[in-house]
Amino acid sequence: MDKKITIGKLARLSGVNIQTIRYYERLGILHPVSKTESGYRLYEERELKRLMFIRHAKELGFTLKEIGEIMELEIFPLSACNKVMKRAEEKLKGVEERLKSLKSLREVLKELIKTCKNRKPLEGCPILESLRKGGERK
Amino acid sequence: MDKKITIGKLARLSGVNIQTIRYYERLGILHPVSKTESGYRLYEERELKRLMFIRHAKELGFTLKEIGEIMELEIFPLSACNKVMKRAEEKLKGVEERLKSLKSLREVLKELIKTCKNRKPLEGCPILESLRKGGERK
DNA sequence: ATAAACCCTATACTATAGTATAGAGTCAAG
DNA sequence: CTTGACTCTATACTATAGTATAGGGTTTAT
Repeated sequence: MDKKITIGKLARLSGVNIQTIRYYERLGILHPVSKTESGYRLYEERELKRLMFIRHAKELGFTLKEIGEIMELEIFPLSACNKVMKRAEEKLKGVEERLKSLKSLREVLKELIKTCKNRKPLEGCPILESLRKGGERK
Repeated sequence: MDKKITIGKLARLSGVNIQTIRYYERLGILHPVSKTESGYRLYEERELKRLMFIRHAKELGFTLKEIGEIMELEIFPLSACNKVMKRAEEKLKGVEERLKSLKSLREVLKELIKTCKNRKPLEGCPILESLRKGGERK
């Protein structure tokens, strides 16, 4: 049950580009379990999971650097949780902020589009006008 | 009232780095009105406004390339509005999508943190566990 | 008249997240 | 035993949005 697979298979199974897998290795966040005599990288189930972990965490908005740091924490399971939780809390804060500014951005855009639709034929574009003035929103 | 200012003054007035202003010029989105005999860039009020336009549109999530395209449309005021509005609508759609995924991300993070706080001392970190499984959310 | 402050161009470097290519070696099937 | 698929390393390139530096020339104030 410790079936070893080559990088191409890992790429196909994960849907991640071969170069990207090697790039992750360069970054130090995904290593092959072993290599053949001829230097071929060999992976196991564990690496596939790790790779999915990386993609998943990326989806959650973590950078590859952060993901690497989180996965390092895994090595010390008892002390890790608090650190990971702290990181998740920071991330949450960042997410809430981005949410807020995206919401206000949405309102601005909606407003602009609405104004735009109501404009009289010979008036200038209200979106451009608004951008020209700009910078009043928080 | 057509007071010409140098790049340093423009930088100070706008809060934008001198190199960045020159970079914008390289990208073709902000040009000086003229140059002195010695080659110093000279700007007027209009360029300060244009620069503010750029920063403002960037805040709204437009890329510099998009901003350049939008500002090009300015030259043809009558045909521009519809194009700009289309762009704004596309932007809005993207924003709504980002909002949705950020919201679900927020929920995941909140859940993770909550579970983490309730964990029993010798259990593994639930955040790590969850990331390990990963990928179930839409 | 000279020093400080300012400006110029050109080039290189940063970060993030990859993708692409060249040139060579390896493995499996017919 | 050769061909095609696969892999290797190393390097270069992509995009986005800048920042930094070298080596000059210019302007301004004392």
